Amino acid sequence: MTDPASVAFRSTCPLASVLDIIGDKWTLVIMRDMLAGKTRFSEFLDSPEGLSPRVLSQRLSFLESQGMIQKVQAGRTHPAYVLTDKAMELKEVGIRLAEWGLRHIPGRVSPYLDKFRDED
Amino acid sequence: MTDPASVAFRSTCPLASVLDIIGDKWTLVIMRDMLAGKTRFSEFLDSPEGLSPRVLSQRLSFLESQGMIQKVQAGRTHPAYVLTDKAMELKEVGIRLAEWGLRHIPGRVSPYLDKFRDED
DNA sequence: CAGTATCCATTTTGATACTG
DNA sequence: CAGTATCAAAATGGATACTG
Repeated sequence: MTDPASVAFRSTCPLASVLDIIGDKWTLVIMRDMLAGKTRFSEFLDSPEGLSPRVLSQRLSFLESQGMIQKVQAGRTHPAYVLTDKAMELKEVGIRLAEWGLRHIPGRVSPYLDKFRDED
Repeated sequence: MTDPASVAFRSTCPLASVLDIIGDKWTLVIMRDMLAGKTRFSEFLDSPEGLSPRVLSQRLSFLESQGMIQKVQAGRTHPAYVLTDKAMELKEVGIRLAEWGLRHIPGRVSPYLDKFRDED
C-alpha cells in the first residue's frame, strides 16, 4: 500500500485528526454503501442521498489516498471499490452512530442495520 | 442562524441523518472539549484546532436546537454549555474514533483519552 | 467575557455536458 | 459505464471589530 497522502491536520488530537479524514457528510455514507455490498461508481451514485459524480469522484480518490479503500480493476471489467481492513475497523462506529440515529431521530428507517450487526 | 433549526435530512437512513447533525469537522471537537470539562465560550475558543467565534457560535446554537447541549446560565454568571444525556450517548463513539486515530495516524497525542475511557 | 456583525476569501456543491 | 471538465451558486470559513 502506498503512503497516505498528507492531510492538513488541525492538531495532533486523534479525534480531530480522524475528523480531518472522515468528518463530513458524505464519506461515511459512501462507506456504508460499500458495507452494503456496493462496489461500483454508478451504484454509489444511486444512493438515496443523491451525491454528484464530482463529489463521489473526489471522495473516492481521497479515501484511496488515505488507505481507506482500494480500487480493484481486473482486466477490462468495471472498477470495484472495496474497504480496506483499516476502514473496516470503523464499521462498529458506523453501526453505533446508526443506532443512535434510530433512537433519537424520528422516522429513520434502516433496512440493513440488522444485517450489519449480525456480521460482527 | 438563530432559528430553531430543523435539519434538512438527506434521507431516512439513520447514519446519514446522524451525519446531517454531527457530520462536520467541528462538532465532535466541541463535544470533546465539553467532555474534557470545558464549559465556557472562551475555553472552546482556546482549543488547539483554533476555531473562530463565528463558527463556535453557530455550532453551539445548532447543537442546542438539536437537544445535544444545554446552555446553563445562573444569574449574572458566565453561561455554561453542557452535554445532554442524548449527546453523552455518543461518548463511546468518540472514544472509538480517537482510538482508531491513535492506531492509524502517526504522531497523534492524546492526554485525555485514558481519562475518558476510565469514566465509562 | 460572551457573543454578534461584517467583510471577504476559500471551499464546496449541483447540474450537466463531455470523453474514452 | 466510469469518470472528468466546466460554470455558476451557495455554503463555509477566518479575521476582526464591535456591543452589552
